[in-house]
Amino acid sequence: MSSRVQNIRGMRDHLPSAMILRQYIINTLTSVFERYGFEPLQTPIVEYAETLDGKIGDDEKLIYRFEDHGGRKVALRYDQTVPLARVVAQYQGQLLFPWRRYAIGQSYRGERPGRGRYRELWQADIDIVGSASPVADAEILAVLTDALTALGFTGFTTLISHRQVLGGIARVSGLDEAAAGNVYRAIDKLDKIGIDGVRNELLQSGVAPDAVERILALIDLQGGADEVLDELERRLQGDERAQQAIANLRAIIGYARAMGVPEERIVIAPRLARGLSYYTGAVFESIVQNPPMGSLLGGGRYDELIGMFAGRSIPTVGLAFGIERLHDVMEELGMGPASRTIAVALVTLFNPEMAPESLRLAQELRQAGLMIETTLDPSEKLGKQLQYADRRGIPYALVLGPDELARGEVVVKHLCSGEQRSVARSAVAGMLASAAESQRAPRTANEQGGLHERQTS
RNA sequence: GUGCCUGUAGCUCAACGGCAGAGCGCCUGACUGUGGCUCAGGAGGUUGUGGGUUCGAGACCCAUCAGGCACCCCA
Repeated sequence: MSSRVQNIRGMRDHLPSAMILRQYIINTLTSVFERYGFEPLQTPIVEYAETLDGKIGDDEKLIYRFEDHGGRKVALRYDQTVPLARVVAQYQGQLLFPWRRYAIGQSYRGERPGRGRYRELWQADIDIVGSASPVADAEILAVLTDALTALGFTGFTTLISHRQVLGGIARVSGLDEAAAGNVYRAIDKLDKIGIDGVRNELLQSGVAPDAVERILALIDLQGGADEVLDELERRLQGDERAQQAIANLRAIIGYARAMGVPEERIVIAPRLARGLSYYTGAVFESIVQNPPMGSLLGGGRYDELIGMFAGRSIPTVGLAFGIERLHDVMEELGMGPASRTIAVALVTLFNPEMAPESLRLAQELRQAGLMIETTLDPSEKLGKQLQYADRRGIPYALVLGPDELARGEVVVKHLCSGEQRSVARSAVAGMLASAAESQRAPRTANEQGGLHERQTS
């Protein structure tokens, strides 16, 4: 047993350079959510185990459970959807429906950690509670499209399906409800293992060969959204629930188009199963091909979950952005803010005599709204101070020596290029403000390579 | 939870069962108002941890912890 200091497996520490990216992600998502009128909600990380039980399906064994000091059985939340359902039930009288809320926080899953999988994971949830309208589903699609675009993603795809399309596929293939679970899991892997892989898995799980071929033909439909829906409608004829689901998807996509969701972002994917058992209607998830990272977000309509707490059915649609995956992908692609530090400039201390004047300069700039760091040791050599600023990635260093003070100027040195100018002290703040602006401009997925590299030559 | 692979300096990695090393990074100086380049010097290790085999273990065996990949599943 090691006594080394160590964080818990599958739970990450985020040092400042990573946190700058995470906060950028969270701030960007928040501003998009609020643009649609979503309101913030925060709930505890710990819930009564009973609240979580029986809501999410097979993955229940992944819930972290323990007893509190009074012997009560409690659990760490597995997602932010079940707590939302609890809140809606508990405060029904105070809430006005439809209610749009967002929640950004961590959940816990006792999985084996791997790429894109952690035991502590942050998610940004949005849900529209109390509306069965396809406009609500469409709005969720519009928000996720805006949000991923605002973060700088340019090549994502949102897969859309419906629980009753999947159910229809199972029913017209002659499968009973018990066998269907295995079938859903197998066909959900289509992108990963290919059509032959799915065929093998279905055959191995005991599905009749002719049923397998019917299923494969349905889940492998290619083409635009309308085209695929037409084909599904034809092939699932006679299954009333599937027909209603297809009509529902047509309505959702129609409204989403009206809200400006681009055609090429949307793919009707009958194979999409999604793990959580509480979904009842449309389901969706967004993926990027490069780098491979599973889904960046996932969600759907769950009209009955809240009813398990509230005693009456309250139709709801929502989704969760996976902050961990957004973070990892954006990190890999060099997306997000170009700057990896907070400070825009280091105010150097020229020598012990000049230090108070430099500290006054720093305060002037802070009061102008700039993020300014100063050297702490007044006797440190100027060279060391510049080296510190450069290594921290602080874009500018300011030098205020006796000569500058006499002229009422400050030397502003740009560390990447090495260029420096002596400028009027009153002009420094304006100069740094515009520099800070461009430093914070985010890079998109397309711009990777080039912009990000520090110019060291 | 299952299987496979990997843990050596801050980082990337060497070292046949036989004296623990290199590159990069770091520190000091050459450089008394300016970082990066160059040169000279220097520091830095309980080889993840615990046990075992052996005259001798970084290497072999067992356990354990951590990381990666594939399952399972998911954000």
